[in-house]
Amino acid sequence: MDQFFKFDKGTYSTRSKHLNHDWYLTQVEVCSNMIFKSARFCTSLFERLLDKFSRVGLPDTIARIFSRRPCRTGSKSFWRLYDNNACIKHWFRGNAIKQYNKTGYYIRTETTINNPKSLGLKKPVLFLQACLWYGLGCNDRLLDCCADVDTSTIYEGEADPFDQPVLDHKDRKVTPPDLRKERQLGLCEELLKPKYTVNGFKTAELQRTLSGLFRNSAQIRYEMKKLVARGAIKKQKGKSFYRVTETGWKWLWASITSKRYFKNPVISATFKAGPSNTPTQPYILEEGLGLINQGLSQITQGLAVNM
DNA sequence: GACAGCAATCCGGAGCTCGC
DNA sequence: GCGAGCTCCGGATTGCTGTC
Repeated sequence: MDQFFKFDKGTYSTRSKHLNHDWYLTQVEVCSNMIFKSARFCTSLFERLLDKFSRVGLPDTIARIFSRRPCRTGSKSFWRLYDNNACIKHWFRGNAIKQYNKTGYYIRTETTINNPKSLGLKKPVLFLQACLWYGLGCNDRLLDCCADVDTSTIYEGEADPFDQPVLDHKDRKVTPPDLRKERQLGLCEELLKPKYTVNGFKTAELQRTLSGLFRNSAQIRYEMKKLVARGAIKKQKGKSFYRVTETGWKWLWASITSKRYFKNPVISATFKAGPSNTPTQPYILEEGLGLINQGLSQITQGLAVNM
């Protein structure tokens, strides 16, 4: 046990050598995240889930989510607001499962285990992994239940102009920006720099800064045209200066943040050894997941031996 | 003179056909 | 069934012209 936890006060241990520490789980939280490319779709879907599946908290249903027998007491549901986002939470025998819209870009489903005994689990810390699998099972069952949504009915607004071709003022088709391309991503990141907010920018200025990505100003104009056609950039009348519009700021921030932290997940960004290869080499992620599980098993086994 | 706009052209990928 | 070759379409580039 000492190899994992130590209680020291200066150089002296506060624990008598005749005593042992036993470790127990007070609360275990297991969450599953569904990440969305579009904040609008994510929000609309979550609103539909709140509306359609508010009765999940009924005793019989919630018992099925937790894979236990129905219990007439201890089942209740709450709706709350966190940072103006709704959160629905269902209680079952002192345990809970909640679902909320996190940052507008992902829906988090989270099982909280406070009373493991009622779920056939135990409190000693060596049951940590069992709690993990149990929590994942609860999350999956709730998500399976919520999967019964016709997504075509959710997105009732007009199509996102940044995702498909639009027509310019002469009815010519302008292709959508594609931030998977290094050149377009570089341009968008450059446009977000504060130095352009005061006086705007010229293509020549961008060409000097982005000389590694663009060979000439025509290439920059071509990419800027995609943003101009969508109202993300506006040209100042009679001048060769452009400015990023409010719409443009919102889209640029959302898209670049989404690409950095969601489309290229943090786990692949952390391990620098070829993050760009991971999409074509899924075995690397699987190996990583295997190592995590292996480590978790070793910790719980070690705890069991030393307890 | 510098820059933006526009049309022509180039290029590459997807889909289809045909022969082996 | 598979691969080579052809066609088409849409995105990207280039070069000329107009405007400030």
